[in-house]
Amino acid sequence: MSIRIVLADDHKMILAALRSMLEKEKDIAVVGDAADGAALLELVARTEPEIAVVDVGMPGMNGIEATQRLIAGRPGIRVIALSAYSDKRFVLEMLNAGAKGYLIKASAGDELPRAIRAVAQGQTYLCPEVAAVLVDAARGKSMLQVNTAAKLGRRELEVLVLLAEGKSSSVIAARLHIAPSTVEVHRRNIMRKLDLHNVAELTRYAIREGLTSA
Amino acid sequence: MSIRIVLADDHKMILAALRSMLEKEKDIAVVGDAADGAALLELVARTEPEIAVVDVGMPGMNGIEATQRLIAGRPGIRVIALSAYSDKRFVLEMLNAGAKGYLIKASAGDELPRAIRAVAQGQTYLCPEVAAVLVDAARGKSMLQVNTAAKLGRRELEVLVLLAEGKSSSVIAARLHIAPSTVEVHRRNIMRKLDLHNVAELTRYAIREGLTSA
DNA sequence: ACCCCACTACCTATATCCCGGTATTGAAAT
DNA sequence: ATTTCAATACCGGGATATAGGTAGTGGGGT
Repeated sequence: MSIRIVLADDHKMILAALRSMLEKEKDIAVVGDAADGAALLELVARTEPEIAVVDVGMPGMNGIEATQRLIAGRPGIRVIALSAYSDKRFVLEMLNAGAKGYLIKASAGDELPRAIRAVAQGQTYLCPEVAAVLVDAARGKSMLQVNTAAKLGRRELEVLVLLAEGKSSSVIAARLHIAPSTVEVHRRNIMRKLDLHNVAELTRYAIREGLTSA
Repeated sequence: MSIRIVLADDHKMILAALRSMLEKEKDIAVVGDAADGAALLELVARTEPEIAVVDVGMPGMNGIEATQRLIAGRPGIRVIALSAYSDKRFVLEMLNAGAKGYLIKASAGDELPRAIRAVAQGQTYLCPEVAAVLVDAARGKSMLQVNTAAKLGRRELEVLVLLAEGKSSSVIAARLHIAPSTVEVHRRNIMRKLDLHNVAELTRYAIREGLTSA
């Protein structure tokens, strides 16, 4: 039941070091390594790993392009980015390319195994420096929803979110421990206040306001 | 050399639970707690802690406003946000308010001490769920999946987009010059192929795939 | 040549949505 | 003190969505 991973980095010594470090972890199996993007694609096609640990700054096909192609060709695979620095553009592009984790090489030694386990479980793992970069990038991307909280009550907000998630009135009623008819009243009030007329518009509104993600 | 922290949460039981959990950590000293934002400000002024662990959803002055005031009045203090859910708006606003860490209450038990130590060292600590939210928020609108086109026919794609825009079957039928019953067949086939079961999920799918904007 | 599938169209049936009303309670605002 | 409104709950009814079946036509691929 070990996690099958592959490594990609243009520095052979780093590959060797990573491999020896990860071989101490019983639940992680390194099934191959590659020195550039093209070799990585071939390696992944052959070994079918769950996770690829990819250096961002490789010559030839870099980590970003390699990640895009990797995920396009094998949507199930999860990519952890490894980089020398937490450069903002690299971070954003790698994460947009679909990387689920991002570590810098200065991270503590036990962060890579921890990141691998977290990502294998479907979580997102960012090292502190990268988290700080993201926080910085997200600065100013809030503030848009004040009209929602102003117009809707707390309960109505809850109902709105659940409706936008595709739950039916009866399911929502069970979840909130209230009668289905009450859920429908909330729904109607929400629609009246926001001038929406069906679940699709309601869902789009919730996503637009950041109440739920797509 | 222990880290002096204060806790703020409107649920007394949670305060007690957090306190007893943190008192097991020798390098962390809980020097006070508060049940709302106003009490937190007074407490911080009196005890001068290094870190404040603040619940986002408190009555009266909520965690966001409390954090803003806290940092405005005492720039050295570091705030770790604690919240029931990883709601996108709360995350963005708390981090914009200056929080250095963000945990949800469903996090593993050892995450809070780890977050406290990381933040005490000037790092940023986000739990995986919040990291995922940030990644989502930072994602530019560049990606346009092709897997949709692979699974759906041309006509089905048109119907999907119109459904996601909130049009009813009959309206779509008129728009596409086909019978309403045909639209419904397309709708069912779309749902079957994509494993979706209502317009809300269908709308989210369309937005996620970039077929329409929120 | 054959089969698969997208597209077209219709029928039936149940569930859910959407809209209209009414009413009580408690909290907040004026 | 009065008003306003969120939150709770119910009734009725027409519209729509959801889910199943059948069936003909035309295009593309083995």
